This record gives sequence, structure tokens and C-alpha cells, in this order.
Amino acid sequence: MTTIGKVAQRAGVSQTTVSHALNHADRVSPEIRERVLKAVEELGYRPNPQAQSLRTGKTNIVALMVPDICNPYYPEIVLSIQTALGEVGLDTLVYNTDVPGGRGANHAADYLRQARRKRVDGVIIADAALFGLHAELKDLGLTGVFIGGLDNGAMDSVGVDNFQAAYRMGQYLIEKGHRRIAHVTGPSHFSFARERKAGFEKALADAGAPVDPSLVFEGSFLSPSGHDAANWLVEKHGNSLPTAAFAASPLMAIGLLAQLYDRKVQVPRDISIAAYDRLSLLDDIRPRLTTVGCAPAALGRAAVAMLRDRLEGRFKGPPRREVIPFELLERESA
Amino acid sequence: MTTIGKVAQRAGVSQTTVSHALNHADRVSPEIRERVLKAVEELGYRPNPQAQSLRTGKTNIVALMVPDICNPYYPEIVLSIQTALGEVGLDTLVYNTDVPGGRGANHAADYLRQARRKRVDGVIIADAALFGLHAELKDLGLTGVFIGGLDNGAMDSVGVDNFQAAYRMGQYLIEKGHRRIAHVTGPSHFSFARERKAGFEKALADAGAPVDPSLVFEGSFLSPSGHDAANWLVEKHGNSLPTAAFAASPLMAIGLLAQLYDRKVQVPRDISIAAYDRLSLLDDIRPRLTTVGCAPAALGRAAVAMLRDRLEGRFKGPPRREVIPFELLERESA
DNA sequence: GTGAAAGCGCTAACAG
DNA sequence: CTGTTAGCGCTTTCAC
Repeated sequence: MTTIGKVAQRAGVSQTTVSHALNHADRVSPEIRERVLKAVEELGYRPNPQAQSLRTGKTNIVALMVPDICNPYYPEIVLSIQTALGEVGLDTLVYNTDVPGGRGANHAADYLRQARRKRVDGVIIADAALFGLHAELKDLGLTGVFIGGLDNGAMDSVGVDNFQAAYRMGQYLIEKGHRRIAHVTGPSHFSFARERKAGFEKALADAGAPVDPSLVFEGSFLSPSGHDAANWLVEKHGNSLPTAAFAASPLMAIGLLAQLYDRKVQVPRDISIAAYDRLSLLDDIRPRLTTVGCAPAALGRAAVAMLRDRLEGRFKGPPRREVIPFELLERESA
Repeated sequence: MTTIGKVAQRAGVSQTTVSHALNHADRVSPEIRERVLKAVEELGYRPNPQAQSLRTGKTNIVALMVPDICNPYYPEIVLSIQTALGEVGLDTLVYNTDVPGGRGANHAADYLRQARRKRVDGVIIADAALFGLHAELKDLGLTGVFIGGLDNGAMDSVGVDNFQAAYRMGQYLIEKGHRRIAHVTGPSHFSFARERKAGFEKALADAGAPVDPSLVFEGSFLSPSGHDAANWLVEKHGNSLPTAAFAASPLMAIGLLAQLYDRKVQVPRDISIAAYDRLSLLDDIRPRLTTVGCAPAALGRAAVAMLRDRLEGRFKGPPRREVIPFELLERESA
């Protein structure tokens, strides 16, 4: 392994000069710099990152926490983040916080500590269940960005205005003539699930068609609860289905679609289906889902930008929140 | 930050002793060990991994290369690998090698070098396009495991017997009474795509129903070529569709399904569809696809086991190949 | 069984 | 503008 010493020797200068030439070009004369660079080139020298880290405390690694990469919402986030970080030479450590990894129940916090121990430069948390960790994050002195809602604004975060987006969808379904609309919500312990619910219900109420509580089903955001919701729809309301259903997550919408298919209910002929969030995966699902939300990649890129602002000292103020615009995508399902 | 020095001071011993107590329990008397552990506990001491790495050359980091995490084949691999590595304290650096990250065309090799530079302990490559990198890997002195085929057996690898699995599917379709079967293959420059093709064709030939070349369509493994294949089917063979089609990847099968839906061709009524590989994502697609293959997670776990065998010195022999058994899953699409 | 001392490769005061 | 020097925190000979 070529070390800085070898380079110095070859260039006929001291290690310091090599270091300067590489890190503070201006502190060194052009000719010397040239010589050093040439030696670096010839020797194929690459600084040892461990040594750099030990010295500087920086690792050029960012930890990324997602609940479960197999939930198709997250790959787009992970990809956009890894790519954006990779472009500036940062590496991405991925943790699936929701998947028991032989570390007991509380592995989210464990992973966080593990990341800290590793001296990652920053953390991006794309897991709603982890919003409570902001205090721990702060304690550990980690700079981090949350993706999604963060009630108390205790740290930097990026997200969509859940209330407005769901409101928009409510509006849309009303425009389309729907009055009896089922609503498959997320778990009410998530504040962003409550926001979506509130926004959607407000839209219906504003249109004079307030939601019928018997048409509300609380799901888990995951596809099995889409199945459950479909069964519930057919069993409880089979003799007179609502004309539309809004699922607060794409996975629940997919589950809904699948189970309705199995129960011979046709979409959108027998019932229209709309979903919150917009996944490119959905482009291959039939019928194509009408959705409201933003592309997850936009969240990822924004999160990286915010994190870099902190890491590179461009921004030092109090926690910020960036709101990403949403879009309603009308397709064939509703 | 508590360092080893503080611990030594508190325990009233030297740094060396602390290090020994922590890393070579037997080189230290029980009482001293006890004292050291107590001090460690009280101070919440955690060794600095950068310092450890600088000294030992190990980082406890493994790099994982996938073409594109948004291809739903990979999340299961990534999850299983990250989980398996996490269980033994190894962290996972994820790279999407197929996605331009501002690093020109050849970023796969770039990423590899970047990983090496980072002194990762090992690399897992789950990208068929990267099999050619085995030489580079060896040059860089990296221990690595490939997931998927690796023609020349130059490095450790795990995979499925593509020929046999595809053969099995051919057999199955024949058993089901199909004789005119379309075949959407992968790109022929991938040897494993050729193996699948050969296996499938052999099965048909063995059954006395050799494949009709006009029913073969070479795709890209991705969903758009499933669309293309559907269009081709309808346009070229619309007046007398084959009774079944076998797609050499799940994504192509999904694309096929989607486009057939758009063109009002019903599966399996009008044509049966079968796919290579088994994704849990497919559980939510309707109609449910009949598949042959192994769960990607099995590959991930096996890869981690192989890598650890090398890393932990349990195995030092020549490159090994582990073949994971496949399974045919009969469902409603074929 | 325990400790002193060297050094992994690098950066940054501080002198010159 | 360039070099000397001192560590960053840890592990590991090598003495004792």
C-alpha cells in the first residue's frame, strides 16, 4: 500500500507538503503541487480513509435507516439517497430497522448507536416509527435528517403536506361524482396517518358529503391490511359497495386490488380505488392506480441536500422543514 | 469520548491490559479482567472503530453491489444480507452500480475501487453485469462472493442451477398440456440467461414439442421488455396465441401481465404465464404467477455465510460454488 | 500476568 | 511556502 510517506519521498518533499498539496492547494507553490500530483499519479496513491478518519473525525459515511427495504416504498428512497451521496463521495450504510437482526426489540436505537460508534457523518431516518429517536439523536450528537413528518420540528426534516395531499384526493373523488367513499387509513398512532385522515375527511365534509364512519377501516399501511380491507368491504358492504375507496398507502391499495380481484370485484367498474403516495412500481400494476403524493426520490434528494448543508457547514440555524410539493396523478383506477 | 486510556486509568492498569482484557481474555488474570470490565461499564467505553481499523486493517464493513435496488428482485437480497451481516456486527454499504452517479460509464469498477479504498472487509456482488469484475476483485485483493452465475468459477459464488430450474418449468408447462409456448428470454450476452433458455428448450424438446423460434423473444429482464413482448405476442400471434408464455424474469412477467391487461388479453384464460424467480412482491400481483426459482433471501444468506467463512478464516481453499435448490410454485397464472 | 513503547497513516499547529 | 513535530485511539511485540 502506498502511503503519503512514499509520495513525499518520490516528490522529494515532506509529508506535510503532500498533505497540503492535496488538501489545501493554495498553501503550496504551483510547481511543488505539480510534482506532488505527479508522484501521486505514478504511485497510484490513495489516502487511507481510516487514518484520515482517525485524524479528522469524519468518515464520509452516512447511515440510512428504513423500516424494511422490501416495502416497495423504500427502494426509491434508498436509491435516490445512495446516488446523491455517491455523487459527492459519501457512502451509504443501510439499516433495516424493522427487521429483527438478533438484537432484541429495540434494535432501531441499537443501530443508531452502532452508527454513531462508527462515527458516521450523518444519519437519514426514513422510518416513521423512529421519529421518537430525535432526542437520542441529539444526545448522541449526530446530525440527521428525517424523511416524513416530525411533529415537533426538533430536527431537520423533509416531507409532504399530508393534510393537503389527502384533501386534494378527497376533492378529486368528489369531483368525479363519488359520494359514498370508503377510507382505509393508516395506524392512528402515526401523526401523519392522522393528518391524511383529517385532510381527506375535511375535503369530503367541505363538499357536503361527510365521511360515513362505517366506511372507515384502520389498516397498517402494509398490503395484508389491504386484503383485510377488501374482505371487510365485501362482507360488510357487499350488497351496496361504496363507489370508491381511498387507501392511505400504496401497499394497502395493492392489497386491496389483489383481494378484490380474488373476490371478483372489478376495479374501477364495481368500485374505484385511489391511493396515497406515488411509486414507480405502481406503473406496472393493473389497473393503474390514481394517486396523490410525491415521488419518493424527491424526498431522498431533498434529504441529502439538507444533510449536506449541515455537514458542509452551509447551514447552522435551527431545525428546518422542507415541504415537497405533491401531485395528483389521475389514472384508470379512479 | 472515553478512550482506552481513561479506562486503564480508572481500572488502575495499563492500556495494554485493557486491550488484552477486551480482546484476549486469557492473557489476563480474572480479577483484573473483572476490574477492567467494570471500568468499561461505568465509563460506557466503546473502542473507536477508526483506530481499530487503522491498526488492524479490518473495518467490519461489507460492500454490497446491486444493479438497482428499485428492481424488486434486489430488496429481498439486500434485506437478507444486511440482516445476516448485522447479526454479527458487520455493516452493509450499498451501491447501485447500474445507476449513473456522476461517475461516468464505468462506475461499477469505480465503486469497487471506492469500496476497496474504504478497506471494506469483503464484497458481495449481486449484479450479473459485474461478473467480469472478478479479475479486478482479485487484483484488488478483496475477498468477495458473487450471487448468480459465475462462468469460470474464479471466485466464491452462490446461485441456482438455471438450466435445471428452467428445464423444470418447461416440463411443468408440458405436463399442463401446453405445446405452443412463447419464451421471453433474457439478454443472450448473460450466460445465465442462455442457461435458462437452454434448459427450457431442452425440456420442450425432450417432450417432443421443440420450441418454435418464431415464439422466442429476447428481452432485457426488465418490465418494459415485458410490455414489448406482450405487444409482439398480440401483434404477431394475435390470431392464434400460444397457449402459454414463459418469462425468464419476474419483472418481464409483470410487464407482460400489465400489457396483456391493457390489450384485453386475459391471463390465464387466453394465455398462461409463468416466470423465472420467486419474489415475495409477486404475492400481491394478480393473477398470481406460477414461478420457478428460489427465494432471493436464501441466496443472500448463503452469500453471507460463504463470505464469513473466508473472513473468519474458516475456509481457505479454492473458490467454491454453492447451489441453492429451486422450487416450482404452481399458482393461478399457469 | 502485566506494562512500556512503537507505530498503523494521516492532518494540523507551529516554526522557520 | 515548506518542514518538524505531535498526536488521533488502538493493538501488539517485546521485555520484565
